[in-house]
Amino acid sequence: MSKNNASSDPSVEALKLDNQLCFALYGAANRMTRLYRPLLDAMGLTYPQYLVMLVLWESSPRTVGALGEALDLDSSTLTPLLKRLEAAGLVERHRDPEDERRVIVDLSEAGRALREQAKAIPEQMICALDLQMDAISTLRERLKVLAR
Amino acid sequence: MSKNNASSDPSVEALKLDNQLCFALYGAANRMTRLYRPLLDAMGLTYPQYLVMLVLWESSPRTVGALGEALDLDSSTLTPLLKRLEAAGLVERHRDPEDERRVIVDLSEAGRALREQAKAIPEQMICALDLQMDAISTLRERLKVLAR
DNA sequence: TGAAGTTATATTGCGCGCGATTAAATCGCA
DNA sequence: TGCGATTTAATCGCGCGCAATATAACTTCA
Repeated sequence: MSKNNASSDPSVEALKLDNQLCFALYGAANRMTRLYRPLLDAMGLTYPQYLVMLVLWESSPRTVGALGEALDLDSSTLTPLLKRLEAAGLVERHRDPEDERRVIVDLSEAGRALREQAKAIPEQMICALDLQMDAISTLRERLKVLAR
Repeated sequence: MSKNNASSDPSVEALKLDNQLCFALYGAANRMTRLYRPLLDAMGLTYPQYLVMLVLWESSPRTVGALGEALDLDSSTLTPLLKRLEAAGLVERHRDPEDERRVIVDLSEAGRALREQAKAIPEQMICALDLQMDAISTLRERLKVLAR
């Protein structure tokens, strides 16, 4: 009875949404941003902006290029996002005097201060996900392999 | 030596990008769409459009609402996407005469034909991912739980 | 030195996602 | 019947992602 809903043609079966890793990933990622939204709204951040702040909280200043490397995003995504963070007073941007091609992004005082508020987020998310920590870690590590 | 890079403050540790399931998911999902892009370009589809076509190939016609339920998307995303698919000649849209609130989306002949071309995609992706089928299935099922 | 090649960021255009709102059709029920 | 509530799509605005392109700064090397 294991072939209850299985077509005899494997290429037909493979096209079913339910069998697609890509859709599971797509759906899970969309859900995740929706789950974060209420928490991030309270901090005035979007989800990608939050990821940028995570990188900067870990180590700053960084160049736009270094941020892009960490997040696997390019300048066409980051430049406007960073301008919005700058307009919000969370980061400062200036050309590197050593090499005027580079733009150095640093946290402002407000940006640094926001970290205290952010510290509560991971725990709230872990609760919201309702998964064991080891399940989360396992999934995370497998996804990293996928994003290699 | 297990605490090599560990801060003594767990809330600091939890904020590191590398420890975030959300970022692993975000990165993996972005990578996935980039991996699909060259294959889908050849078919004239974007990644979300491909997902819509997967749903329709499985069962059509469907209402906009039913598509949204299957994909966890709402009409503000689907309506413009479906109009583009219609403009590309892959689907037809018309109001349900039974209930004029509903819009019924059906495959055109070209849309149905495109399925033959799509049949090659899952295998190509599995190769590109370079993962065992059981690893893919396991990951997929765990992501579905996350997107519950 | 200076012209060609390379690197770093910015700009443009397009297609999502989604919150908020609107508009129209249908339903429920007094 | 008729009117308020509900359902279904569509519309609008904004912020990504990213391909393609542009621009400016640096490097190389003849």
